[in-house]
Amino acid sequence: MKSTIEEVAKRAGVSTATVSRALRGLASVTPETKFRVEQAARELDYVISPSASRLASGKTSTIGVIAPFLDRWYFANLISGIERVSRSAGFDMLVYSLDRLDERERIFHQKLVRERVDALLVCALPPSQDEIEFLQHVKIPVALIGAEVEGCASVKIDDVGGAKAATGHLINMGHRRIGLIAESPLQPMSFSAPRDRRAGFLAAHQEAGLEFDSALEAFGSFTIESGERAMDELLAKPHPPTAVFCESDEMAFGAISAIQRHGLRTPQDISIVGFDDHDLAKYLNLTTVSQPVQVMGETATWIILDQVKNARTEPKAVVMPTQLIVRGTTARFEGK
Amino acid sequence: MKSTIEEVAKRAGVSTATVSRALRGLASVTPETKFRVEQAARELDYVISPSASRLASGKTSTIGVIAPFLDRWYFANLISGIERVSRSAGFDMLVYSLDRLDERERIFHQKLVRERVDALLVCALPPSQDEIEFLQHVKIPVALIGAEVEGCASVKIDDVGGAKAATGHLINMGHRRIGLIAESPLQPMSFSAPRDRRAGFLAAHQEAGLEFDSALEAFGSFTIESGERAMDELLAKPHPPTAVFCESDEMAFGAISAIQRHGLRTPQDISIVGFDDHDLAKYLNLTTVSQPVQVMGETATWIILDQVKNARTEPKAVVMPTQLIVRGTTARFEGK
DNA sequence: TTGATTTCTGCAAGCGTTTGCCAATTCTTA
DNA sequence: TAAGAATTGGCAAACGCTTGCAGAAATCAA
Repeated sequence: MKSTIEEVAKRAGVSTATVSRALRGLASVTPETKFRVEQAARELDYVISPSASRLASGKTSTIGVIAPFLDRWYFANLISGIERVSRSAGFDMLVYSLDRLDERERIFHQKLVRERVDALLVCALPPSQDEIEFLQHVKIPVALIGAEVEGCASVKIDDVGGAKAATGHLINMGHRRIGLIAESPLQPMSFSAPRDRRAGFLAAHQEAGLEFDSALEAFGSFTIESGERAMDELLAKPHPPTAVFCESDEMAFGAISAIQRHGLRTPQDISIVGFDDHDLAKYLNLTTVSQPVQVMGETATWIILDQVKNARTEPKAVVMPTQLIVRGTTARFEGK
Repeated sequence: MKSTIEEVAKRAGVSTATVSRALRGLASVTPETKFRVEQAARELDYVISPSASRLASGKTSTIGVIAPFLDRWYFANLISGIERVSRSAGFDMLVYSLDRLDERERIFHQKLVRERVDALLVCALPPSQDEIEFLQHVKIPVALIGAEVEGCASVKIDDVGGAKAATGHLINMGHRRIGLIAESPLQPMSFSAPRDRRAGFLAAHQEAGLEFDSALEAFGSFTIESGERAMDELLAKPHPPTAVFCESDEMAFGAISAIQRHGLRTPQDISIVGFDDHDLAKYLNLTTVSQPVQVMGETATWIILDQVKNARTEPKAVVMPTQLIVRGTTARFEGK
């Protein structure tokens, strides 16, 4: 039932070495021989044993993906993109989710990654300097998505620019008291996006000669619920904002929900802009900043695969474009 | 740098066989010996080579997941649940996405799955009889999620019951002309949910002594866009429905969007009920039928893992509960 | 025609574990 | 105290492939 390379060799009348080479399309095998081998393999319904091949070659043809959540829109899209290209390149994709920090140590240092993958894609979690060094030490190339670290391949967007554009849009619409729903600074496993988006928000103010009233900042954790609570806070202020920039669409959804609950309307009473262009943003008519998430996953995979193949290519750091998408949750400020 | 079992054995002053047994916690190793081995392993920063171990043992400690999409809410949640328990059981999770049918053949029959995984979790894609047989033939246990097939482990919900409850709710609210947004029967890779949900919809009518006007059925493909188009169709009918049951929340979102675009309101003009309890359903105030997606993923994984370990346990077919969640998109029909 | 290349193929030594079988040791029991 | 039972641990044969090396065959140049 389960045939080995040896049986194929016997049937094709060649050695196992030749079978191995023929089946992998290596040069130095006569087309004729190759054909015989392929036929024998077909007849025996032969399928190579990856374990044996991995053991012998030291290559796993597997790419590992690490993400903090698997069920959130952003990560699911990333993974979808990664899977598409790794499959097309004949690589398997192993996925690990990292919620708690102790798991993190476990995955990086211990068995999980070592000897299991040829390359690692780390999503939205900048590894520490230690971790990077460790990975270089064990010679497994890493690419970061949504983060950037010296000496590491990475794919990210211009978060600062995106946030600046979004905030600028609000300012252009006449808003002066603009709120910010940002990731809680208490978040332990911080990645750069929140920091950068906040910086962009501030930069837009500065450029417009506006002072940001820090009372207008509320914190969430990139979820709908937290966005809703943050908006509640903002609405409870004595002098609430006329527009709010949310660091993610999910938080924006929550914010809109809170606004409605308070009997107010978007955008007539408060304008909202999000960030991400979540699948549903369009249907909720949310003004937001879009980023090509799936393409980022694909790109990162190409890059890392290239590094796996051509050992010594310089790690690229690519920055993908974002685009402000003006929809229905932002309006000109008509008040005084 | 990279140490082998042999070095550990030497350092601990035992044979490799003992190291292997000690590290895996097999009986027949003195606590004392075990301790020495563990210490040696620690000192050498030893990590086992999965390829070697797989080759020798014939077990991969890996579970394969096959899903048609990775970026949709349902599958992302399933995967999240699957990953959680497989990781906790020390299994790796390999994910494959299947868009086109030719890929499917490739994955089932060819190299992809064979020799790579100890078990397979197939999401929302009932394998054909051939495929099932093939998998039994190569002795890899399969569990289906969201589908059910004779002789195969499976985890699903009572789609018929859920749809019946949802439709019943509409009927109880006085609706008589109820529309249905269903999966297109042209869909090639059909799974049972659409069929069952449609059956439940019909059953509710029957039970209430209502005749379903087939003109009120429109088709989509479980996406927002398609739901929107389907609703457009329904609204264009000479005598449109006063309420609509959508086979998925995504289609319901699209439907609501279409309704709004037509200048109508939900639920005042048309009631909508969805199915799934998507993350955003709550925030869109959508009446829907909830299913425990992550838990289904977890459960299926436990089941399949159990089968991997205790070779001959009967494949279980479990049906999980659904729950009608009445929110704001359904209202009593006040017209005549 | 012949020696030098080049191309194709086979040999066999790994790759790093696991595990069946057996020997040695320790523990029981009478 | 001796014999049998139960524990521990080692030997060495797999597991199924890849690949460096070298020999054989084919091609080429002169």
